[in-house]
Amino acid sequence: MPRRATIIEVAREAGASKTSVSRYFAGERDKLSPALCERIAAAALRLDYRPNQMARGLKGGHSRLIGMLVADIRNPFSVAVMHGVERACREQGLALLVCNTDNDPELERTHLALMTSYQVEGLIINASGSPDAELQALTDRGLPLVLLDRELGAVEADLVGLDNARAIDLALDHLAEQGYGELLYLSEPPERASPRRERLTRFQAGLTARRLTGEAYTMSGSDEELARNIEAFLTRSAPKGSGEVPRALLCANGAVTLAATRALLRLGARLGKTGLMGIDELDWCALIDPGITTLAQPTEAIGQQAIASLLAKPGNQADAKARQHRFEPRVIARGSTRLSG
Amino acid sequence: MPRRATIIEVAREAGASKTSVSRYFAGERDKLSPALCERIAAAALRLDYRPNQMARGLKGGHSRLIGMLVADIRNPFSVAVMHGVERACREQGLALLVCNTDNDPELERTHLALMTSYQVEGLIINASGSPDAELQALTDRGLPLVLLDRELGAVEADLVGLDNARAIDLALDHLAEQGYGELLYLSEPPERASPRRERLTRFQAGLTARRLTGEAYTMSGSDEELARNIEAFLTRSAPKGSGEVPRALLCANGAVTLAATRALLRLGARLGKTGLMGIDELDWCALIDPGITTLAQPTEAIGQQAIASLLAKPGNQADAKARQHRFEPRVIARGSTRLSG
DNA sequence: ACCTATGATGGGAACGTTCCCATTTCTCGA
DNA sequence: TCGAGAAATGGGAACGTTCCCATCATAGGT
Repeated sequence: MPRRATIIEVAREAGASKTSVSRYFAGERDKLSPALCERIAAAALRLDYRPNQMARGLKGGHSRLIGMLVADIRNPFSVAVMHGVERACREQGLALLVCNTDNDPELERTHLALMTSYQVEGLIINASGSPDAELQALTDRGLPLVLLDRELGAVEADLVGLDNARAIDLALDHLAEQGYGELLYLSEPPERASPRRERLTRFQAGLTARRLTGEAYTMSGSDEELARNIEAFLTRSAPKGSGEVPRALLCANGAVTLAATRALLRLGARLGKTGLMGIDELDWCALIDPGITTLAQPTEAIGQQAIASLLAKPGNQADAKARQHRFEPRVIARGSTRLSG
Repeated sequence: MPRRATIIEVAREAGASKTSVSRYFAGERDKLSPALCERIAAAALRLDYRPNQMARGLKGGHSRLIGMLVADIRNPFSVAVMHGVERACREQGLALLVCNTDNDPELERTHLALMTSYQVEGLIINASGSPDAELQALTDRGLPLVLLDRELGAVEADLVGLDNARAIDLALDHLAEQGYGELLYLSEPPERASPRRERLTRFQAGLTARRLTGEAYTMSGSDEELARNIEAFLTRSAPKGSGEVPRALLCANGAVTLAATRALLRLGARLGKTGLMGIDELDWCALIDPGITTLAQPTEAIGQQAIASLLAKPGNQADAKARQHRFEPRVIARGSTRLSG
C-alpha cells in the first residue's frame, strides 16, 4: 500500500531543498531559477506528489477551506446559490465544506463549531437561528464572514442577497399593471428570517401608492387551512362602491408558491383570472397551465459575490464597514398574471 | 484578536499533560481518573478550547473528513441523497467536503485531487466521467470508496443505488396493469451513466413477457425534436390486427420527466389518455393536472447507506469483495397512468 | 518483604508543511 | 579591487496534534 510522497522526497529527487519545493507549490515560482523549477516539476511528476493540505493548513492557517452553512439544503434556491459559490471556489482553488442545519438552531451551533475546527478561511452563513454571539466571536478572531440572504442583527458582516424591497416593488408594479387590485400576500412565519420580514413590510407599505388593497397570511398550519384562507379571500364580497376587482396571490418564496399552487388547483381556480405570482423561479413554474409568473433571483451571481466578499475582507482589519450586496430580481411574466387569458 | 487555545494551554490550565488532554478529547476518557477528567473539562471550558482538526488530520491521517463528488448538484435526486449523507456524517461526527463536477470529467479529476489533498477518510463518488484509474489508485492506497448511483467498470468498490431492473419491472408492470400497450422509453444518452444503460436494457428485455411493444428514444437535441418524436409516436397508426392500443411514455429520470411533460403539454395531450410515468419523484409531479405517476427512490436511505458502507470498509484489507446495495423504488400512482380519467 | 503485573500519567518525537533567517553567488558602481 | 545589495537557495524551528514509550504508584501473589 503505497503512501503519498512528501515534500522532502520530492526535494531529494529533484536535488533541491524542501524550501524550494515549497516555494514552487506555493506559487512563488518567479523566485526560483527556471532550471530548478524544471527539476522540481519533473520530480513531482515522477513521484505523483500532491501537497498535503492538512499540513499546509496547520502551519500557516492557510487551509484553503471555505465553510458554507445552509439552513435548508433541499431548497432549490440554496442549491442554486451553492452552485455559484462552488464555481467561485473552484476558480480560487478553494474547497468547500458544506453543512446543512435543516433549520435547527441547535445544529447550527454544532456545525459552526465543526467548521471552525477545520480552520476554514471564511464562512458563508445562511442562518437558521440567531447564532449572533458565536459569529461575532469568530469575526473578532479575524475570520471573514458573509451573511447569505438572511441578516443577523448583531453581527457586523457583509450581507449578500436579494434586494427585497425592490423585489416586492417589482411584483406590486407588475400585478397592478396587469389589473389586479386586491392582493393576498402569503409567507412563512417572518420571525426568524429577515427577508421574510423585509418583504412583508414592503408589501404592506407599497399598497396604497398603487391603489391596491391587500392583506397578509402567514402559513403555519396545514394545506387545508391555507386553502380555506385562500378561498375566503377569493370569495368574499367586494368592498362597497368598487365593482368586482381582480384578485391575486403573491407568494414570498418557492415553498409558498408550491403550497399556494396546490391549494389553488384544489379549489379549482383558474390561474390568470385569479392572479398568482411568486418569488423564486422553479423548474415547474412554466409547466403549470398558463405558466406561473415569478421573480427570479440571480442565484449564480449571489453565490459568486459571496466568495468575492469573503476574499475582499482585509482579513484582520475589522475596521472595514459591513457592506450589503443586494441583487435585483427579474420578472418572468407568464399566464398566471394575465387576466385576458 | 484572540487566538484559539491549544492543547498545551489546556494542559497547563488543568495541571495535566497534553497527552492526557489529548486522550480526553480523543474519547479515551475511561483511561483517565475521574478527577483528572473533571479538571480537564473545566479547563477546556474556561479556555473555550476546540481541538484543531487540521493538526489531528496531519498526525494520524484522521481528518474526520468525507468527500462527496457529485455529477450535478442541481439535480434534486443528488441533493436528496446528499441530505442523507449529511445526516449520517453528522451522527458520526464527520464533516462533508462537497464537490460538484457539472458533469465535466476534467473537473472531476481536479476535484478528486483536491479532495484527496485534504486527506479525506472516505470518498463518495457520483461519477460524471470514468476516472477509473485515479479511483483505483486511491483504493489501492487504502482509501475507502463508495460509488453512488453510477457504476464504474474498472473500480472495485461498493455501489449504492437504485435497483434499476426492479424499477423498470415495477414501471412496466404498472403500465401494463393500467392498460397501456405501446410504450416509448425516453432517456438521456446512456453511454456514460450505468443506470441509464441498466434501465434501458431492462426496458427492452421486459416488453415481450408483458405483451407490450415499445421503443426507446434518446434525448439529445432540442425540446422541439423531443416533441416531434413524441408526436410521431402518439399519432402513428396502430399495428395491423390490433385495435387502438393506449400509449404511454416512460421517463428514465427526473430531468427527462420534466422535458417530456413540457412536450406533452405543448402537444396538447391529455395525461392519462396518454400515459406518463417517470423515475424520480419531484415536488411538482402531484401538481400537474391529473398528477404524474412516479417511481420514488429512497434517497435518504441511499445516502445513509453510502456512509455506512464507507465506514464498514475494513480500511486496509482490500480483500473485502465489493458489495452492491440496491434499493427498491416505490410506485406513486397518479392520474397520468389512469386511462379512465 | 520482594518482584511483578496493572493502571494512570507524562515526555518527546513524529506528521508535512511554511517561513524566518542564514548562506552563497553574482552584479555593479565607486 | 572591494563592498553592498540583490537574487537564489537551503537549514531548521515552528504549527497543534497523536502515539510510542517511559515512569511511577499501587496492589497482589509468593
